[in-house]
Amino acid sequence: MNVTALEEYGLRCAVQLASLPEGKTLSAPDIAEREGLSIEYVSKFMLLLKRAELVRTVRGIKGGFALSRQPAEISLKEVLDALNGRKKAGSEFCKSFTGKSEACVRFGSCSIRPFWDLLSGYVEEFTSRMTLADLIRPEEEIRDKTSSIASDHVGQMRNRELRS
Amino acid sequence: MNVTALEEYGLRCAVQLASLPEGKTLSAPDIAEREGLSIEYVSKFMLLLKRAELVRTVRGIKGGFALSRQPAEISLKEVLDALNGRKKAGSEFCKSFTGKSEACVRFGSCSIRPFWDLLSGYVEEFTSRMTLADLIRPEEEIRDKTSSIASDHVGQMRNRELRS
DNA sequence: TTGAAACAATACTTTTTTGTACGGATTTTA
DNA sequence: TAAAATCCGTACAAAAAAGTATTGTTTCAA
Repeated sequence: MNVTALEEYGLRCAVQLASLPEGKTLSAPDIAEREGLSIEYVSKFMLLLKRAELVRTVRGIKGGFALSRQPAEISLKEVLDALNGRKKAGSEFCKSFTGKSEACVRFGSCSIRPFWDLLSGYVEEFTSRMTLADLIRPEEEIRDKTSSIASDHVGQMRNRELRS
Repeated sequence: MNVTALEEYGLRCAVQLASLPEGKTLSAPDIAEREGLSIEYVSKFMLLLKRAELVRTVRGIKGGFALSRQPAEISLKEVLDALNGRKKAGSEFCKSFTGKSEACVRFGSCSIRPFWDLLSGYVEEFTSRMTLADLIRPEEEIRDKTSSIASDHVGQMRNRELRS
């Protein structure tokens, strides 16, 4: 379980836009300069973010990129999904199975699937509730928010237990 | 953030061994058969698990693999780490930076690093406290344990807040 | 003692990911 | 209107991951 390059660098570029004054844009060369990446590589991320409609663009000289919504209205999950192109996480593996068998071997009782599901469920919730606005605040301020997310997650799991 | 093939399939093979009666071994062909994977591929996983000393082997005809410890004494983190060969997670990215800059551009205030750190911290805790024994129990029984892990995690984060 | 079945290890092929290059379209500005 | 700077898009190259093949070593059992 690891972070892809697209996720890492794409998110950084998005954060650059988030820290921009309202109405301003930032060009690919500018972003590349600030993040120490190549212009071409940055352009690749931005195209993905644009296609996901998270970013708007201004063409021509003096053009550039800006977020299409307020930083606080864009979850990190949206950004990461845009960059990842919908990746198989957790139990999605069961479908994209590489083995010879027609489907996953474990039908009745599979405890690996729910394990990945629970883990990726937490990750999804975490990234859904964190926004770009959270990432342009000083480091210390993040902990409060993450703490409350984890706390809620426990509550939800307890509810699920009761229902089942 | 996604699960690698080695993690997924390697873990499945480990679970096969975990569900084995004490003292028994399972051969690579057997495991391959049960999981619908090629024998060669299974051998690759098992070699990694053996090198991490999570698995002991018996050579020769009638040989095979078995866990070197009790399933309850082997955390999923150990298994996943053995399969992953120590992967850069979260803020490790700062070191293995691909950009032109000598180091990560963000020195003073970086809120992306602590974001990944918090997320991967939870993942680590989750996988550290789940064991192979947990994965050979029926699906439903897992929730109790995961719930308490998440609960503890919140507690730890709150403590960290207090200390800082 | 010899053959079969298993682990051990490495090398190889294929696929995916990562990162670059380049030609075309758009808009500003001189 | 023409040059310059930008976005747009695809094609390409390099590296890593995924998966296969092969050869060697060990052990059991006939």
